[in-house]
Amino acid sequence: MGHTCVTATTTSDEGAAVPVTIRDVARASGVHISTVSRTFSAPHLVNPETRVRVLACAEDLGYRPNRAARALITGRTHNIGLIIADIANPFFPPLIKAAESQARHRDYHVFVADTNEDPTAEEELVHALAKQVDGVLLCSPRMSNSLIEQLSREVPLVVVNRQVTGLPCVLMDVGQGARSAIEHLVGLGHRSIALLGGPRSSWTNREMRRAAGAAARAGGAELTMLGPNAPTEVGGSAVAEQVRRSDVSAVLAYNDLMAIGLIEGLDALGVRVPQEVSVVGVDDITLSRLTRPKLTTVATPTAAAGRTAVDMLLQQDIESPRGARGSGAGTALGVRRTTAQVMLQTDLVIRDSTGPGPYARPARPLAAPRGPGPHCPAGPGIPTAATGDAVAS
Amino acid sequence: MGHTCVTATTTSDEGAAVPVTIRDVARASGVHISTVSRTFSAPHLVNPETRVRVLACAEDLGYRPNRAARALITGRTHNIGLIIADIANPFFPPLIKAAESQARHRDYHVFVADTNEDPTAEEELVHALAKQVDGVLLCSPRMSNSLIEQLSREVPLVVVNRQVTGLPCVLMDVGQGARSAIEHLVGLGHRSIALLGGPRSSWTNREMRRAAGAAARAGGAELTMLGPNAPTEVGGSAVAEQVRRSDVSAVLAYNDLMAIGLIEGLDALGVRVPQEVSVVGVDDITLSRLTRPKLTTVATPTAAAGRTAVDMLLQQDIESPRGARGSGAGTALGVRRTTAQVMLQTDLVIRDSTGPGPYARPARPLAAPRGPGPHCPAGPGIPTAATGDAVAS
DNA sequence: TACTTCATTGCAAACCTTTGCAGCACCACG
DNA sequence: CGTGGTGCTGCAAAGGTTTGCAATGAAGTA
Repeated sequence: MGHTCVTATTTSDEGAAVPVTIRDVARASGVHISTVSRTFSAPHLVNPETRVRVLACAEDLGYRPNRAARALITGRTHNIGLIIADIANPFFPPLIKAAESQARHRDYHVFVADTNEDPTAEEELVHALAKQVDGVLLCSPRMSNSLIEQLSREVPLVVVNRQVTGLPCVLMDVGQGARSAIEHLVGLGHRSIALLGGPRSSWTNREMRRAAGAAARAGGAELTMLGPNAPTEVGGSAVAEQVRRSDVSAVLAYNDLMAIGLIEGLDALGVRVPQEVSVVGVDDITLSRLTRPKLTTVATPTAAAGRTAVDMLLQQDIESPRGARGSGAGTALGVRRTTAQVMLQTDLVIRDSTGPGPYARPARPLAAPRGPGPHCPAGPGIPTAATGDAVAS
Repeated sequence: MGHTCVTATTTSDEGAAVPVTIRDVARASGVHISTVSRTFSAPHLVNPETRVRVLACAEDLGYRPNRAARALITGRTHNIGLIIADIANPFFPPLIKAAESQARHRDYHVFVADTNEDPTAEEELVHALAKQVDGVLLCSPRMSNSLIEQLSREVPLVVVNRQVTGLPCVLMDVGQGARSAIEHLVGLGHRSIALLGGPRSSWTNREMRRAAGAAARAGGAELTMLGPNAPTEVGGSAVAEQVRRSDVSAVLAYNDLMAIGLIEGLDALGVRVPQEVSVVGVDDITLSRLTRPKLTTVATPTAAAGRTAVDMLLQQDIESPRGARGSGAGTALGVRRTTAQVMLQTDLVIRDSTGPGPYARPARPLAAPRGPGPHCPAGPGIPTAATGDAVAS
């Protein structure tokens, strides 16, 4: 595999891992194991003096409760699963980071799994993880809604970037975003605009089409549909030629990667952005600030989505102690769970890839306005720290 | 939090999760639970007829072995932990993706945790994860070597991007990369070169300084040390002014983010890249192909590092069954583990951010050579699919 | 004083699986 | 027929923890 082995020694490891259990602590502090257990899981039930003694011993011995054993009996693992279509896709890392952070604040650990965009892998992963987690975040899933519903009976689910009735969902308001983008372009004097679509099965994609269409009609502009294409740089550059031949003066792309690819492609054809064609992306991935021209884009609150999704999952979990105790009564009778669907705001971030169109009024002559522009209706321009979608459902 | 709640319904969930255990399968197939267990964990010990019957029942009931319970007795969790300095740093996602993929191929699940660059968090995380995993990958750790050694007695560790004697390490040959870069620049006619350093405590940083210094001496060029700076875009643009005032005609940056930041900064000062100053990065993050000019950079095999690290961890694990059975004998006597240190090759990828320097021979007049150039000694230019470091140790 | 209440602690079952050991049936061999 | 082996299966302990119940003792109440 093209690597060089520098060193290879064989040593006997001396400090073997000595797993210290609740029993050791009990012995050391002269109480029964149940008292030790209670010291950690129900401190108010043990005498303060005993408690400090036990805690001291535990500290001394470096005791840490064994979560697996605890899970076995409580039915709660204090783990959650994150199922991601493609970790390398720049849209997801900020989401993962935020979700993991939020989970850990609440004393949960996070499994992360990459499906490589494969719906079968998604299903398999949910099954495999089910027993090991208290819930799963499905991020931009590729499988069918009905399968998702079915799986949700096996383990609590929260879905990100997909609307599934009856299940808690976290959605980003790309409809609003698309509307803002179109209004921004119309305001700049563009009357013939193209929408470069992403994956057909994507909820985001459908929302964008709907909203962009309506906004174009309202603004008296014509909207051409391009694609659907792969939500990647390549998928963007692929339509450059088509855009050049057409009479559109502005393009709204499904995501930033496609927008950047398109700009590259246009550049190769000698078409200048934004002078000849304006381009708007969606996601505001880090990248979009570093390309030239800097990309005008609809920022999606990815980090907030991760946090919110974890919150929803945990809140749902708290109510229903999974993994029924043997005690029989009271377990499956009328468990109620609150399923909310949350829509997060998006924000248009105006940078350098959009400029005046053929019908621009001569009032503001050349330079595109900087910062959250007048066409951003989502509040007084609260800049979301978000990043990029890409392939999202 | 700036979100709108669209729907919120309360439903009673009907298909409550019915955890099916080994006992259910046993009952259904008319055998003892131990036979069911063996059907899964030691198939050769059970009668083929029984086996198919059991498997059929298991399939029917949707049985999945409970890994937590299994872990409790075998001492092997079939989980590994990935401790990452910053998931959002573009260097890491490809590494995570590769590691997760490799792990899952071997039937391991992966915990991912983000330390936010905090050494204390790293330590805490190792402790917290220790009981739940069979081993931990420490990626570009921030803590001291001695602490790492100490922690390695609690749980098997593999370290990425850091050299710790006695522990398995996966390193990238940035020394070789820096040498190639300097040789490339010297070959282009640069005689005064700057090295823009990253974090002082970084192993990568030290290696680069050492190798770049030697290569410059050998090539008759002068090497100026800049930094150390934060390994980010900002850290790069911060030295633009300094570079402009100096007489260096080329800069090798600690990583791509810094290189891109520097190019931005120079551009703002009216200094053109590569016409007036050449810039080389390290990592080959996706981004570096999309900026303009496209970045010449030393590609680090991030994905390979992830795979290799997982392999090393698992190989090490196989030998030593952690979590000693009560049986007493034979557990801690002379367990041997092989600790190898692997160095992965890097490749210089020549793009558009480097060009002829003041001492260029008129032979090849203007255009920088494309593709893996003649100065890349690392084999016949196998292009590594790698990406970006950033902040890496 | 007798009875209740309360705080604290111990006991033991339970969670789900693995695994050493023993039992059984069967066959072959002597 | 006896002996040994082999192939398969059952039994029960073990792993670390939680938790309902009971036991203890002390304090409070009538």
